[in-house]
Amino acid sequence: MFAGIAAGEMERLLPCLGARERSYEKGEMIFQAEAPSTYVGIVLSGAVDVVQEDFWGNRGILARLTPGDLFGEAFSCAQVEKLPVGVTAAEDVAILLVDYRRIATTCTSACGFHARLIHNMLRILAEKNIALTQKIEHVTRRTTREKLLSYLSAQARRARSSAFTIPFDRQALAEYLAVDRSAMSAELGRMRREGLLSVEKNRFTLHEKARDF
Amino acid sequence: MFAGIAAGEMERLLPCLGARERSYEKGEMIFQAEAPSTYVGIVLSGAVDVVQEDFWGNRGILARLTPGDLFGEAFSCAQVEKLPVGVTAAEDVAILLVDYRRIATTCTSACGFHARLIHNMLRILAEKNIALTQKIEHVTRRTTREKLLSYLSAQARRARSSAFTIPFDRQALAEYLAVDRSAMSAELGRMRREGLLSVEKNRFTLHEKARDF
DNA sequence: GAAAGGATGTTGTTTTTACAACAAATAATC
DNA sequence: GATTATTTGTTGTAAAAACAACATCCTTTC
Repeated sequence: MFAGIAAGEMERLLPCLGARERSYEKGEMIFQAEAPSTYVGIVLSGAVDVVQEDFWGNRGILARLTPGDLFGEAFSCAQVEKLPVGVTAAEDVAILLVDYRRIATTCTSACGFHARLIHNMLRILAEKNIALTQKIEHVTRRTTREKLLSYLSAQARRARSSAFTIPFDRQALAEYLAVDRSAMSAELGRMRREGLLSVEKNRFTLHEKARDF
Repeated sequence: MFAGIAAGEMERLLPCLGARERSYEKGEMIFQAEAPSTYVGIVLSGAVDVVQEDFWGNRGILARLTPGDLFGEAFSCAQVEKLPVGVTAAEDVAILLVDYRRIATTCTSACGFHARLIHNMLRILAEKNIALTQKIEHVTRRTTREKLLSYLSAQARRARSSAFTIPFDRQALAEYLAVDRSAMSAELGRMRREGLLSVEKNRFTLHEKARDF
């Protein structure tokens, strides 16, 4: 978010933004669901959970955020009046809070960083957008095999190579694709046996196959 | 995207942005996958398909866009060098193309709309972000029932009421939740019989239930 | 290098889903 | 208002996934 801004310049920028560093103890509420918020939060240390309750009051954790992660930025940029989610401290945590309105409105003083911040924000949102869209492409496939092929195809494209390593272990990949780990493991085994791919730890190689000609 | 800008002002704005209106015949390629693009496209009439090929060359349609829809904005904002998708004309179509760089860089002339455009873009990306995140929450549930409950809960929250109408017919809802229509229909029937909810066409009412006390 | 812990692969069972074919209800068209 | 589509609900069957329990491999730790 502060990409392209020198560390020395942060001293001037942060007060201009009205940025506040705050600490919360494990279990404390940071953003209350249904409350309004115009803030962007940045996790400095510790971890926070984004939580939501369904209609029947069952609490669910949507995400666990760790240092460097942002939260609230989409709701602030979209000017959502009431937060549909809450944010709580999963552990003792330090947060940097910035009022989005201070980012969006160019300040009167000579602080010239707002344009930069806004472009960083655009980029962050756009990249998240792309990542979310990709995940949806994978996750909406009906079978585990299709999900795997969709994901692995995307990775091969990214790597511009049929051989590539993935940043997940099996458990994390299964969670990402929203499937059962052991079932996924079994499916990978079948695909390997069918000659579709080969696997070695986190390194995958997709094999060309004679198709319907 | 042009929200907050009067129709009369568009005449000055569009040339300043270097906006070009173009027509394509059905089947024509608008954006080529793997090619670079800094453009944002807006569908004026007709329809376009966002398409992608997997590693084995199977072509898939990621989305069909209709008048008013934007495409390419995320890749432009994120400054992606090579498009991972292609865009083709699903029918004869008219498109407005705007170079994102002309939006992002405040122009030298007295045209004062860039700030407005950028904030509109931020909002568009943020709203899309929220919508995508919500969809992922629903779609990553393991069973059809959980997907339905997640989606219906979110709708009830939106409506701030346990009774609400949804903007989908059954087929569209099934596609959105990535499940089989008839299986979903059956599941809705079971849930209705269990007293979880009542349905009348597109109007749903969720029922409070005594839970585990 | 032995022991412990974690990650990964395997298998069998139960549950759930997709699929297909059809019935019923609703909407559209003439 | 009768006929034709379209949408929605139902049922049975085959396929797939989740789940659970365990074996194997790999890494870490002492």
